[in-house]
Amino acid sequence: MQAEAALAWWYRVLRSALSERLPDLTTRQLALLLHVGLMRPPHTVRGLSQTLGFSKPAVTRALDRLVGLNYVERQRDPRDRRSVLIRLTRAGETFLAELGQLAGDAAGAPLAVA
Amino acid sequence: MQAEAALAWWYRVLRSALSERLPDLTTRQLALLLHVGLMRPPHTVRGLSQTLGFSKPAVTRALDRLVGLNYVERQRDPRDRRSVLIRLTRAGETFLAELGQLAGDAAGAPLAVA
DNA sequence: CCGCCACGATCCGGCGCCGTAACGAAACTG
DNA sequence: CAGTTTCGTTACGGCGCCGGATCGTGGCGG
Repeated sequence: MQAEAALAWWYRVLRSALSERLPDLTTRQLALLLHVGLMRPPHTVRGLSQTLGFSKPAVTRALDRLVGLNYVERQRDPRDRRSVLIRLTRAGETFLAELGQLAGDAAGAPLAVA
Repeated sequence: MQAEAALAWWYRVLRSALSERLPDLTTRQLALLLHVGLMRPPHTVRGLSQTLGFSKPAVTRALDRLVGLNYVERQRDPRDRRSVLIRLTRAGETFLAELGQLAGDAAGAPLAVA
């Protein structure tokens, strides 16, 4: 994809996200949710912290938010009860599907020059 | 573009943006910068506020940030000295070009399954 | 058993963004 | 010319996120 087309796409996605009344997630929250949704499990707080490159408290707080939205759930690892496994919920899948739809649509739409 | 491919693309872009040590802009700041960079001038505070759908003070603050980064500059409108015209600087163009490069690259890259 | 380490959550002070309201300056209106 | 409207900015109180330090819990080794 060309750089300018990519920017235009990004612009349209942001505009959609801002207007669509989707719960507005921070960059980190969204990255976290996408990671959990797209990457193969298992996902732990520590792993997410290392992979995504932000602190454990930040991960915990982002999870608090996503759990509050019911997009994600925590589950104690039965193997090692110190760890917490993070999984996408049905509602989380639905949300990501909507987001994907929105993003996919933005790819085709023309860039309405104001 | 397929919904899932779009999500994967988005994920990669966010990961790049988080790691690349680009100055981290909020969603609104980025949307504002992209708007100024991609849409035809003139751009005023009022117009940006209406088009992007957030309050004038929020626009002023986002501009403060972008001006501080030297991506954008303010200029009094000689026609109507109440208005302020917003323009992209050279540095802003450069930044957007880098961002576009990063985003364009993310389109082709495979989704490295952790 | 007991000390040590790993894990995730919580506490803390700080900072940045938020929207409403109020402001000065400039332009319009009669 | 006052009076009103339209600019953008600033003042204000509130809220959410930040990372470092600390905590309780659970696993592990001697």
